[in-house]
Amino acid sequence: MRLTTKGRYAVTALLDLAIHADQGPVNLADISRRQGISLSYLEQLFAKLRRSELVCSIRGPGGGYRLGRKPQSIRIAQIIDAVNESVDATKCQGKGNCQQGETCLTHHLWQDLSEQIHDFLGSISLSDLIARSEIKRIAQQQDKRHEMLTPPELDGARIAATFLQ
Amino acid sequence: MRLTTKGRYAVTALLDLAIHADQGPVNLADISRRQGISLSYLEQLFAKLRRSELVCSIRGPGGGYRLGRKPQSIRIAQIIDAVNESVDATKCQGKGNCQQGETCLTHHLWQDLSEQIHDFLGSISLSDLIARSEIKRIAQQQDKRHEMLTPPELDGARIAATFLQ
DNA sequence: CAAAAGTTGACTGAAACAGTGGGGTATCAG
DNA sequence: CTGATACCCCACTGTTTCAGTCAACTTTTG
Ligand code: FES
Ligand code: FES
Repeated sequence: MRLTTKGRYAVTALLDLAIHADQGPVNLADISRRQGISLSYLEQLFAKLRRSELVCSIRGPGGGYRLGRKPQSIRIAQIIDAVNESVDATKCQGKGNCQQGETCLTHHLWQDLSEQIHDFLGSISLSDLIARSEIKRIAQQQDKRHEMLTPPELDGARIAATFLQ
Repeated sequence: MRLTTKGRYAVTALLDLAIHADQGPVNLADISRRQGISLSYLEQLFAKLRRSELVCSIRGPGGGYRLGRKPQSIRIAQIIDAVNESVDATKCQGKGNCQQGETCLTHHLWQDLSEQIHDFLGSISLSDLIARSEIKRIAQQQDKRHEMLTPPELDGARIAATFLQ
């Protein structure tokens, strides 16, 4: 089992996407700025998310990504499965044969743990996360800090400042 | 968060140790044979387990390792903590500052998950595992397969066969 | 058409994992 | 005393994954 930045980034990005869904398609450059994730790395992750049909893409100017389904039916476990190999904690991938074809002493323990984690992450949907008050607050601060590039007229100096940090 | 062979091996080895505790100190070579874990690798793991006082060692011929405490009070979470860095699932190690000092969108989710895993692994002790019927059965088969080198008189040819597989 | 966006693939440095090897040192049986 | 047995310690290595970069596409809109 492994849970690293990869899975965390994927969930963060999808949550950002869900929060800004009402403003039309969201492009990766915005997510990259707001969440501090490398743009190229995001592209890799979204390629996998698209293959799992968790998001769909709209190409061309004004395009971006949209959620593939309703936020209520997107579970955290599915997001992690899409980018990571799985949250399985056993060595044998549940086959029970990691010791020369025999079941090892601790197989059942890891199987129970896997089930526990999967149930937990499977019980939480994107909309559950959006509903949490702390998350709303954090998202607003992030929007404010990056000054909403879409609604007002774009200001060249300000964009340059954003890119050059 | 990561849960790999390292933590699994540590739990497996300690469980083997607990099962064979009634026959005096258990040496690593026996654990290595029974559980199919590299001897040198086991030594590294036991160095850490000893530092955490989960086991104590007896040197010299007839020596080996013994549990540092009663099996009831050794929790799986402690074993994994001893060899692995931790089962924390957050990026910030619980500090809430992984985005340039600010709390990231998904911090609370990972914190909840960490707590969930820690509670689960912290609620299970070595003696809980020993009590499970499947584990008793598997341990008996392992003992049988490796022919109990201690009780009967040692047979040169048989030992050679074991070493040469 | 040109610019904005997504799409794809190859590539990289760093870290961790899983394991090997070789030299120790304490202890006990004979 | 001596040598075998076991733990102890440290340096090293091949492989994999992560996290990220770079460059060259294609599609779509204004
Ligand atoms: S983890 Fe499944 S048999 Fe060992
Ligand atoms: S995981 Fe704690 S702040 Fe991001």
